[in-house]
Amino acid sequence: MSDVSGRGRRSRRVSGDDRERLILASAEQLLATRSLTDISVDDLAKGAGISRPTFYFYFPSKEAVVLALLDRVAEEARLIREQALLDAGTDVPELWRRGLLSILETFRQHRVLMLAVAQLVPDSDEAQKLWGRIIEGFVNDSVLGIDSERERGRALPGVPSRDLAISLVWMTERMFHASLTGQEPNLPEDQVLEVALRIWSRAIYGDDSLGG
Amino acid sequence: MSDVSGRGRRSRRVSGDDRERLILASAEQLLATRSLTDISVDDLAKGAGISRPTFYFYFPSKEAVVLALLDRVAEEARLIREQALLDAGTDVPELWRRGLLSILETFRQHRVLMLAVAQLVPDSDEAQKLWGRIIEGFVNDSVLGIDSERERGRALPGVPSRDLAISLVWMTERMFHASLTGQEPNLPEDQVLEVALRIWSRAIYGDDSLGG
DNA sequence: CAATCTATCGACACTGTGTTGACTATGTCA
DNA sequence: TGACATAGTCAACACAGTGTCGATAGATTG
Repeated sequence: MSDVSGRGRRSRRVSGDDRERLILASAEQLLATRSLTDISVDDLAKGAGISRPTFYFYFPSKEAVVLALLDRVAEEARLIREQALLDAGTDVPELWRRGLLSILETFRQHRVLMLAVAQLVPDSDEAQKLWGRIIEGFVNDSVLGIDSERERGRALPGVPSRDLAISLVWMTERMFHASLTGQEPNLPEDQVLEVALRIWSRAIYGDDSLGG
Repeated sequence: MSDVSGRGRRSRRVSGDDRERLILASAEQLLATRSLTDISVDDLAKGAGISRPTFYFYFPSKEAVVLALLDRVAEEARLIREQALLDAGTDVPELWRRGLLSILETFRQHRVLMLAVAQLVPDSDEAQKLWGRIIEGFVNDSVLGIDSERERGRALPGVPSRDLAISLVWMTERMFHASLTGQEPNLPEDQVLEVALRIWSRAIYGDDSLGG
C-alpha cells in the first residue's frame, strides 16, 4: 500500500510528527460528532491546538487527513483479514465466511471514517484511487479463491473469475454500506453477512453450500 | 414519484416556468462540461440569463436543481422500463434481461446527471431519500419476478426474496456506476450487462438459465 | 388607477479556503 | 560563541462562494 505519511509536508524531526498524530486523532474525534462537510479546517486545527495556517504546514487539505486515516485503517484491516484467513485453516466455507466477516468488522469499527470516505470518493480523484486499490485487494483475494475452487471442480465455470469477483465485491461493499449508514433499502446489520454469503455461494457454486 | 416541481418556489404563472426550465437546461449543459462541485450557483444563474439572487427565487440551492433533474429522469425511466417489460411478453429470461438493460440505458443516457447525483447522495438527506426511492422501485419489481418464479417452482427458495432483490439491485447499481464512471475496478461497458445478468441468474435460479 | 403579485437584482453579511510574510525557537558547525 | 539554517507558528490578507434583504419595475386584477 502507498506511503501516505509524507502527504503534503516537508521532512521533519519529532515534535511535528506528534502534531500530525494529534491532527489525525482530532479528526477521528470530530468525525464521531458530525460529517466531514460540517468540519472545517479550522475545527481540525483547533482540535489539535494549532492555528489554521499551521494546519496547512502538516496537511494540504482536510481531504488529505481523511486519506491518511484511511490508509492507516486499510493496512490494519489487511493484517486482520490475513489472520482471519489463517485461522480458517483449510475449511473452505469458513474461509469465505471469515473473509467477508473481516470486511464487515472493519466497516463496523470504522463506521464514521467509512462515511467520510464515501463523501470524498465522488469528489476526489485521489480518494477514488485509494478506495479502488482497497477494493482491488479484496477482488484479488476472491479471484484466488474462485480459481482454486474451480480447479478442484467444485465451483461453476462460465463467468471469468475476475468479473465475478469484481461484481460480488462491489455488491458486498454497497450492502454493508447501506446497512451501516441506514441508506434505504438495506438489510439489518445482523443479517447482511448471511445474505451476502448466500449470494456469493450461489454465484460461485450455484448452490447454498456456503451455509443455509 | 414525488412532485418536485414545487420545490422551493412560490406558485406562479407562466413566464417563470420557462425560467425554471431554462435553469434546468442550463444545469444539464454545465454538467456536461464539469462536475457539480465546480459549478457555482452563479454559473447556473448566468447560464439561464439571470442574476444569482433571482436563481434563489426558483430553487433553494443547486442541489435542488439536480434533484429536479433526477426526478424528471426517474419518471421517464419508469415509463421506458414499463414499455421494455411489456415488449418482453411472457419470455421470462427476456424480462430479466430487458429490465436490467433499461436501467443500464438510463445510466448511459444520463451519465453526467448520475455522476452529479452520486456526488450529492452522501451529503444530502433529500438526495439520499430520492435515490433510495428509485432503487426501491427496482427492488419491488425484482421481488415480484422472484416470487412468481418461485411459485412456478423454477427459482431457488431459501433467501427471502426482498433480501435477494436488495442485494442484486445494489450490486447492479455499483457495477453500472463503476463501469460508466471509470471507477476501478470495473467491467468494460459492453460486458457489464452480461455479467450482471449471469449473477442474477445464479442467485435466483442457481444456474445460468438467463443466458450463457 | 390603486392594490397586489411576480419577477428581478444591487448590495450586504457571512463562512470557509489557501497563501504570504514575518517572527520565534532550536539545533548545527565554523 | 555566534552566525546560520531550518522547523514551526500565526496574524493578516485575498478570494470565492453562499444566502438574504430591501428596493424596484412591470404585469394583472378588482
